[in-house]
Amino acid sequence: MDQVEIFKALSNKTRLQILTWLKEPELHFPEQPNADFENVGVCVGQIQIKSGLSQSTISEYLSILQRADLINSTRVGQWTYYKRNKEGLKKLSNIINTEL
Amino acid sequence: MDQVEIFKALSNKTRLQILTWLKEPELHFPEQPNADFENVGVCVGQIQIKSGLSQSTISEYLSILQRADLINSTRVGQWTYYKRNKEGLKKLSNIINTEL
DNA sequence: TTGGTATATCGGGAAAAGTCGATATACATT
DNA sequence: AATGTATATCGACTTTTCCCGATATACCAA
Repeated sequence: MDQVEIFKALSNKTRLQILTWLKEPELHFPEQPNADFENVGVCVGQIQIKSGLSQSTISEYLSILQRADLINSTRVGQWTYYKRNKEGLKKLSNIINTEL
Repeated sequence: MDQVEIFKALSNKTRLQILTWLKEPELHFPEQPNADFENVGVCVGQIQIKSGLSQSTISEYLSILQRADLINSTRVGQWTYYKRNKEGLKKLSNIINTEL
């Protein structure tokens, strides 16, 4: 993954917020039936509601974050759950500490 | 400084390169008469030559990086020297480690 | 298999960023 | 004062990003 693409993914207010929400889902989202925040994350619909932006926009934003390895997804039935990608975030912090 | 603006500053190939160049100036720029890399950094002209982009573009890019607190400048005579801002970079790595 | 719900993809209009050449400003030298 | 050099700012054009509504796809339930 290109470094520029990682920073592009982060250079949008809503996408940054999504990442902060996903860091502590229980603080930002209602309980989910049949899906554990820790295991699978938060479903698109909840993120969309919280963001106030359209469904299509949020779906795209999530895939931008995923392409940047900042989050990853799990499909369960008709739902897609997204959660933080710890490794990707660690890698990013490493880039900043060692290359910039 | 807004977090989004920091990431925007970094979401451009040339600006990222400038930061990596400024991390080890002696590896990327010729010796400068009357100006120490460690003290003041590298002058705009040298950065511009190395980048291959126009003078006006590089001047703007440097001010974008400066507004994001990623570099800072020192004027000496007719030259402006830019160098890395260690504190700003540390703060950024901190944001990633604690907020995202 | 029909209809309902969740998410993804597509097409487009508006706003922002990338990048340039021209010009302005600041400083140094004669 | 006049000229030369380094950098900053301006105006314009092109490309990219933002964000939407409409549509497609995937899955589920009756």
